[in-house]
Amino acid sequence: MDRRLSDDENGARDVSQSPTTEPKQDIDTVKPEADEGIVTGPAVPAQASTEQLNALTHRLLGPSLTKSGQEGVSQDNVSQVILDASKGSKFYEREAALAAGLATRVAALQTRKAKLEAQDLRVHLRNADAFLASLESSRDLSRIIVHLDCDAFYAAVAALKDPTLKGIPFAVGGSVLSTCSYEARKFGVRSAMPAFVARKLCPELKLVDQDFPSYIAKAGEIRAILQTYDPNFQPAGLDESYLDLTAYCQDNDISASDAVSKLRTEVREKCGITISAGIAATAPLAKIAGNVNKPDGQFEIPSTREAVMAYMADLSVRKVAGIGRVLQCELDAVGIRVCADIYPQRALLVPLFGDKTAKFLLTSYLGIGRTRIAPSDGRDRKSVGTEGTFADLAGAQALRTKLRQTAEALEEDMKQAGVKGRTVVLKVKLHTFEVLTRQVGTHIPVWTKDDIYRISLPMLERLEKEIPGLKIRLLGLRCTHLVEAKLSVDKNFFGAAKAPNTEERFCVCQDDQILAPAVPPPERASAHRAEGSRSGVPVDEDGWEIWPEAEFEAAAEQERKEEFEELLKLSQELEERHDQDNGAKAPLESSRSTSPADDVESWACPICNRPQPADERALNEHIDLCLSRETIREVVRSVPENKAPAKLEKPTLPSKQVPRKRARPRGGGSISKSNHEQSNAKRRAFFS
DNA sequence: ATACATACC
DNA sequence: GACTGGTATGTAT
Repeated sequence: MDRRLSDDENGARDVSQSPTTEPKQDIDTVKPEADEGIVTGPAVPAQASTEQLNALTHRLLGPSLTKSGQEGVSQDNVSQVILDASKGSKFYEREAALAAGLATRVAALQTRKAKLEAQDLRVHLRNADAFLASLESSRDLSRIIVHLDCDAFYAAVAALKDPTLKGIPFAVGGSVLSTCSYEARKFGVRSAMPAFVARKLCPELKLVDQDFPSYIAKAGEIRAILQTYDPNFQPAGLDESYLDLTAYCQDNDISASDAVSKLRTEVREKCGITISAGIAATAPLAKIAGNVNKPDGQFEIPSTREAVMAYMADLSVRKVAGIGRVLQCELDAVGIRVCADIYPQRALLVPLFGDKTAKFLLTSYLGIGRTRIAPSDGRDRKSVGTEGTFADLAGAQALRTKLRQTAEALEEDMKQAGVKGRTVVLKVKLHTFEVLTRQVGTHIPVWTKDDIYRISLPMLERLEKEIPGLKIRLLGLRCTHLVEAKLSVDKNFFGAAKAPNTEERFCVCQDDQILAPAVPPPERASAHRAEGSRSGVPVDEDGWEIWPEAEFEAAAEQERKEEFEELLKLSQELEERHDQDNGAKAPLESSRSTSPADDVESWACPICNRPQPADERALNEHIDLCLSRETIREVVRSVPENKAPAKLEKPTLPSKQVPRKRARPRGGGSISKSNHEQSNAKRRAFFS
């Protein structure tokens, strides 16, 4: 599915009331579930085509139904127009196929649910309750987190440049709209809508092109202001940011809501952009709150446990960032429509939706989430890719040309990002809109167009073979498993901007050998030659020459490095947990048996089962590393929260432990005291 | 590890 | 007639 638990958001938004404090009805007009209720009827097992049509309509309506500006728009009429516009197209057929797949999954979910309910669910129930309790004990209500979102940002910037756009329905984008003015939204026009559909809804709709330089410039102006409120704020795209105003409010003796009013006024007056803001104790809650009084408004979710729980209770799960149309549908099928519905189903969540999604849902139910705001350090990018849509394309030559162009574009992006990749992914969208991907790993990180092309061509050939007459409307390439490019020959030490053409660059990617087989035989190492001529001696990232015999070592070194990094990451995770930053990382289940295999006959690591160099010393080293890694994993698994061991040492055999938490929430209310110490601040917040 | 699907801006 | 692009991530296999 998608990110959900990850590190990011999760929360909800919209209506609802909080007993203890204010939030009553919001301006967002619509009722909690009313605004994006599942069109599909609840629990009936796949009821013929009416239901499927409804599900399809739901899909076609697009992802932005939750967005503001749709109040008072006749959704029935809009749906009809969209349906009419789409019917019979390939796009429509593809959507219908996806909708059918969803219907199947939903039916399966319901079957599985019925089966589960006849079983003994005590273990799952206990696990869920333990997880909830550990989350609860990590709740931190002490921060003032603000989410800012510029209203129709691209459109607003466009209107600043061209005042004749003010007050009229217009949209930014090409064949698909990026965003549109609020006047346009009154017609049912939305972002992500194809332009031709938008025109049917609003014939006078004016279209303007995107202008990224302007957006970037304006975003810069705004950020300069935000910085004075929180120097450590976190941009989230061009038009959104998270701030932690705890210090600002304290230092200036000002309330959160006054501070945010002031900030919004300042941005409006200095930049001409209106902003909507959400104020809450966590990032996901702030994001939800920000959608309440949009546009040009703000909303605060009070930072008491009661207010948060009450707010979440009536909230449509769809309002939670990370729950999209599909998961909403699946949840609906098991009786979960608002966040309060999550609790009674808690024992079923893991078996029905998997571990991550289950944790995510429980976290959302409690209204718990990230409280630490920090700009991304730029090193966290995980992939770089490029793709393009074009008129249907077929034929070996045309496809290769397109592939080469794409590889060239990707090289540019890789250069820009300063990274190389160890995996290349080819993506293709057939003329039918079906999407296919193929990927391969490489031993040596790549980034040049030639390497990328050579690696991706066999994937394309594979597709051509699988699908005779391959006809596509999109082709994309992406590199993952990124490695920092550091200093390399092209950015050489002497500043001579010489960009060696790939021919003279070291490239293991000349033949089939580049492709990392699933299980590379260790002997293969010295088998192939770097074909670098004298003038093109192989060079590694640091500018050192690589001798052919060293290739395997380089790859092995890379692997060791990564393993070490994983170790590091795991240790950090422990620390984080210790910080109680985000209880969502606590284990829900301590299952997973990891008894090392006894069988070491080949050169495969008995722990991770990955092939290892045919070198006893190296193998032993690897096994040690693997064991310690496994140990850390176990510790991470078995220490729900602030009990991280002060120090990790000598690898020991993995030992299994069971979460110790026993505290359980009572009917979504308070929980019994945990036997863990908590900081006073948190304790106070929690029991306030 | 690979493929596919979902999600968000 | 016409339905994006970039990145992340969850799940199944």
